[in-house]
Amino acid sequence: MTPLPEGVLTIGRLAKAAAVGVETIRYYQERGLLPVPARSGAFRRYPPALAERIRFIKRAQELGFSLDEVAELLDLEDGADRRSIRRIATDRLTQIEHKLVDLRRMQRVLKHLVVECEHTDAGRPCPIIRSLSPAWS
Amino acid sequence: MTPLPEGVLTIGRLAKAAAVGVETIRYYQERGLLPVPARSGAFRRYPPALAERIRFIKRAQELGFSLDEVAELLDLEDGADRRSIRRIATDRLTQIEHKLVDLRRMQRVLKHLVVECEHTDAGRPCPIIRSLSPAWS
DNA sequence: ATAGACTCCGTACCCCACCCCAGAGTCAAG
DNA sequence: CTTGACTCTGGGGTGGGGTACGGAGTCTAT
Repeated sequence: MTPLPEGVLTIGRLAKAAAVGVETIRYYQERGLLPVPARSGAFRRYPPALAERIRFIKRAQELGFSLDEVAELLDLEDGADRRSIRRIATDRLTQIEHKLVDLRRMQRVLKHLVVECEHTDAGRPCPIIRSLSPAWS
Repeated sequence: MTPLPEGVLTIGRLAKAAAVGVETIRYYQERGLLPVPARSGAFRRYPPALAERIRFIKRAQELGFSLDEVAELLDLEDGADRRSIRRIATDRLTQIEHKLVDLRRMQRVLKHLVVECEHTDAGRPCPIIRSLSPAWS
C-alpha cells in the first residue's frame, strides 16, 4: 500500500495529507473545487500537490468564505485579476462588518439586561423576561 | 368568518395577529413552545393572548436565542427563578463574545490583505491568493 | 346550495458542509 | 491464495428554523 507509481496518492492518503476526511474530497470533487482525478482501475489517483489546494480551501473557510466563494477564488487563482479577487474579499468584509454590528447590539442589550436583573428587587418582575414581553417591549 | 365566540381566534387569525405564518404556529406547538390549543370540531381555537407569547418568541430570536433556549425562558416565564434566567442570558452573552472575537480576527486579516493587495506591484502575485496558498501560509 | 376561503394532517424539502453506512470490488503483502 | 485494509457507488442523516405541497374536510356568506 505504498504509493505505486511514486508520487501518486489514493484518496485516503491524500485525505490524510490534507487532514480532511475521504468524503470531503469526494464532495469537493462534486462541487467542482477539485479536478476530476485520473483513475487506475476504479480507484482515484491523485498527485500530492492537490493537498495544497485542499489546504487552500480550508484556510479560506477559516476566513469565513463559503465554498461557493472559494470556488470563485480558485477560478482566479493565477492572481491575474486582482480587482475581482479584491471584490470577493471586500464583499466578505462587508458581510463581516454587518454581522459585527448585529452582534454588538445583541451584546449591549443582553449585558444591560443581566446587570439590571442583578440589581432589581426580587419582588419585582425579572427585567429580562419583562423585556421580551410585548406589553413592555 | 368573524371570530365566533368573541375573542377566540383561528390559527390563521392568530398567525396574522402575531405576524407569522400558519405553519410557524403549528411548528411551535410541536416544539412545545405553545400550549396544545382547544379545538372546536377539528379546528384549533386560540385565545388572542397567545399572540403575545409568539411575539415574545420572536423578540428572543432577534436577541439570538435559539428555540431551545426560548423554550427554557418560557418555562421560567413567571420570573421567579432569576438565577436560571440570568444563566441563560449570560450563556448567550458568552457565545456572542466568542463569535465577536472570531469575526474581529477575520476582519483584521481580510482588511490587511485587501490593503496589501491594493499597494502591491501588479507584476507580483496577489497577496490575498498568496496568503491562502499553503507554501506561504 | 354553492362558492370560496380557510383549515386539517402528513410528508417532503430548503440551505450548508459534510458524515456514515451497506454491500461490493480492489489491491498489496505475507 | 488468503487476509485485511482500502476504495467504490449510492443513498440517507445531521441541525436549525422553518416553508411548500396536496388532497380532503369545514366553515361562512350569499
